[in-house]
Amino acid sequence: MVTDHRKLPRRRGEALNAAIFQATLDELAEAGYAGLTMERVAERARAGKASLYRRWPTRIELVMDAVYHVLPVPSSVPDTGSLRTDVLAALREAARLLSGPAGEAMRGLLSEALADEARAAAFRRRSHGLGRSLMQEITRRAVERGEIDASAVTPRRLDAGQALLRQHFLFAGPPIPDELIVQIVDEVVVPLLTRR
Amino acid sequence: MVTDHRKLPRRRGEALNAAIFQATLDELAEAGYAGLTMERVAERARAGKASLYRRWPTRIELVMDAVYHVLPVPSSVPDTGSLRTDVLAALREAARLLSGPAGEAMRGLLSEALADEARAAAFRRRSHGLGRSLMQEITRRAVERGEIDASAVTPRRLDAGQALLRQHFLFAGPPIPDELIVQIVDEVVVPLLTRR
Amino acid sequence: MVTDHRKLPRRRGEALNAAIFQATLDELAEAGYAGLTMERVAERARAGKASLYRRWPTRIELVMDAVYHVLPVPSSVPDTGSLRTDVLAALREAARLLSGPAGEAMRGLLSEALADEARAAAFRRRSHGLGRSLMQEITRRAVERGEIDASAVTPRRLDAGQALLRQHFLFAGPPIPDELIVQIVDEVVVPLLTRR
Amino acid sequence: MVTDHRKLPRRRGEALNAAIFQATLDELAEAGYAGLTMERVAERARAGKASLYRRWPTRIELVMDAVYHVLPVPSSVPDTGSLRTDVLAALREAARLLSGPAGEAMRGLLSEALADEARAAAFRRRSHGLGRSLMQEITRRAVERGEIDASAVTPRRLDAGQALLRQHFLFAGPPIPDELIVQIVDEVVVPLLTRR
DNA sequence: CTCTAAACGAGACGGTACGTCCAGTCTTCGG
DNA sequence: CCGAAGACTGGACGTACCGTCTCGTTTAGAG
Repeated sequence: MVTDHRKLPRRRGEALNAAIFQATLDELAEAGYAGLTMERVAERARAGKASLYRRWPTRIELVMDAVYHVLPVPSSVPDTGSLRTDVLAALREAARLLSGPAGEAMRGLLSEALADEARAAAFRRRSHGLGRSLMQEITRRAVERGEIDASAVTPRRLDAGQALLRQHFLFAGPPIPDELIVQIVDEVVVPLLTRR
Repeated sequence: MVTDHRKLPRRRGEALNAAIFQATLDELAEAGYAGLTMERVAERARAGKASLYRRWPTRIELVMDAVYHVLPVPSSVPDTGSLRTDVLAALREAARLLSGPAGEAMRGLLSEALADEARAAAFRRRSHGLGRSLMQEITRRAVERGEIDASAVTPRRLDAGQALLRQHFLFAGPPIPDELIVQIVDEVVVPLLTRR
Repeated sequence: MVTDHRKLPRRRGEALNAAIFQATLDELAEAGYAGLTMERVAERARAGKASLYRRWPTRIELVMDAVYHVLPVPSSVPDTGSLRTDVLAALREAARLLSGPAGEAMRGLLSEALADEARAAAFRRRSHGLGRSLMQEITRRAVERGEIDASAVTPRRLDAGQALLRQHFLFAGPPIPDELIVQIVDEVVVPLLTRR
Repeated sequence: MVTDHRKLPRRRGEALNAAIFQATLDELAEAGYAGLTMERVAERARAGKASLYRRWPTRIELVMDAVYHVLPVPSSVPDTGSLRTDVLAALREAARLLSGPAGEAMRGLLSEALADEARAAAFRRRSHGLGRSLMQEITRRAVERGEIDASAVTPRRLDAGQALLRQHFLFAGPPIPDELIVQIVDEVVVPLLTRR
């Protein structure tokens, strides 16, 4: 960090938020979720601990906000003209996200986010719901194009690709080989949906 | 102090191991993996902390051993005569295991076990490999019976059921509804393998 | 929010001063000097902290002002016609003051007021000088009446009664038994001054 | 306690105690009682905070023990052959003690030690009782020598010298001029006791 | 009576210290 | 003489205050 905040006017509101988010992501990258402490985040952001706790009662909230602040939900659904390439693009984007701070955060949050239902819901909404709605849109288009039959689309089948991708990431860590993604698409996702 | 009024004789070796394992599982159930500390496990087992560290350098090892001690790998592969019921039985057994201490442990270990590769490998072997080899045996028999074609069997397809089951457990927690398992089998696993 | 629903009008100047003094004395009574904080005084007085600091740079000043605002120096010197009863009245009044907020304040200020000489002087002037000048007036009258000899009056002797009273209060706390005051007067103060 | 460096195991506790006491006295000298913190004492002694709190629940206890550890009650009562010189010696010794860490500690403890009666009693025993018993021994000898009359000795008169000395120290701080001590002895203590 | 500058309440800010809990190491002593 | 018990250093926890500051709002007093 370059600037010395003692000389500068005190940061408030969004400016302070941004500094804390950056410090959180830096710590996440250096120490991992398990090694991330409020103390060090505060020190790194040159902020008081109270300023952190005033905004986020636990590191769970802090990390979730920090990750999704710099990595907002990518709203653009790939539209390449065929089911296979759409799914391939979607899973590659998911793999890219997992390889960054969002992945490290997700892994750590799994063991803490389920403590109360409100947190768990927020966690699922951000990490999980994304993939589902993406696949819904992709398959909707494929049905429209006549590529697949609507009856082949079920919730479990929409989740299968994400589940395989995440299982690999969670148990083997990054990076995720592209060959794996291709296999998931060609051996699992496409066959499941194109079955007559 | 002159006399030691402790009722129990000092435990050593396996007797102490067993007490520590039990304390570990109790703490896992009460506080979860994130809330489990060596300190409390030692206190609960009426043991010194050094006795824990001498045996297990980290809580990762301790928890893995404790879980594996009471929940040894079920070596019996279901053999019901049909692919569908075999897979159903296997996933139901996996779901049962996840709903107990092994599930809580797995969730927590995800964020710590990847730190060094030796640990990660041991972790994968116990938690992950299990499902894979089970499915290999089940599909081998189905091929023998002529129920499915050998060419339909690929690593990704063998993993798909486990991945969907675990994704649900990790993000939603226990209990795992049996309806979900049936859907996974009938909409994903069986179609993938019986496709001609 | 658009409207301000506070019932009370904003206080300024003396009205605010008075409210702060009252809050200070209340906190002094509840938490003692050691437990008194600017934060709580401000909250209790429904004032901003800056309003306190604008007037009193430290809690030392605040407490001294608050105490002597409600307990102004009693200017009336007892005049009962005899040395013994004059001194008795003076010490009883001193004991009464010590048993209230002034006593609690004095006890706490001892450990902080000496930091810089200006504060120390102000502190001595208000807490200490009082007794001395009272005794000077009392003995002056006794000399005039021919009750005692002027040569018997020395600074140490004038202080002896106050010193014994305060030593008891500081080390034993309130209340101060009246019997003690009588003993101080009859066994120490009067004998010292009436010695021929 | 006399330690034997050859065989007796120098308990980790006692060596640590000594280091903590020294750090406490250093902090007392540098920052004063009001500026003394458990945090800094621990850091200075290279000890963990828990090691401090395990022994002394509050800084009151810590400071009292530390001061008492290096400044044990001087058991030798001055015996110079005359009341005046005995008292002079006793008050000079008291003044010497007050000018060191014991004085700084006493000043600070006044505002906190009275919180509960057990602490207050311990505080009085150590700081206050000392002077009283010394004076009792001195006057007992003077009575034996026929220098003074036993009927002249009362608790208040025994306390008068200490009270004047302490009042000066508490309100004016160190150093205590020797001239003051001489005045206290010649104008107050001796006249009070030698009165016929 | 209006306008403006000061005073005000509220509370966020960067910090320090609190007293507690736990990690991982090291010492003591009992079996 | 090994190993159980637990004291040790160190560090993070989440909270309370410190003294400073910014933000709007009120209010007194000058024009």
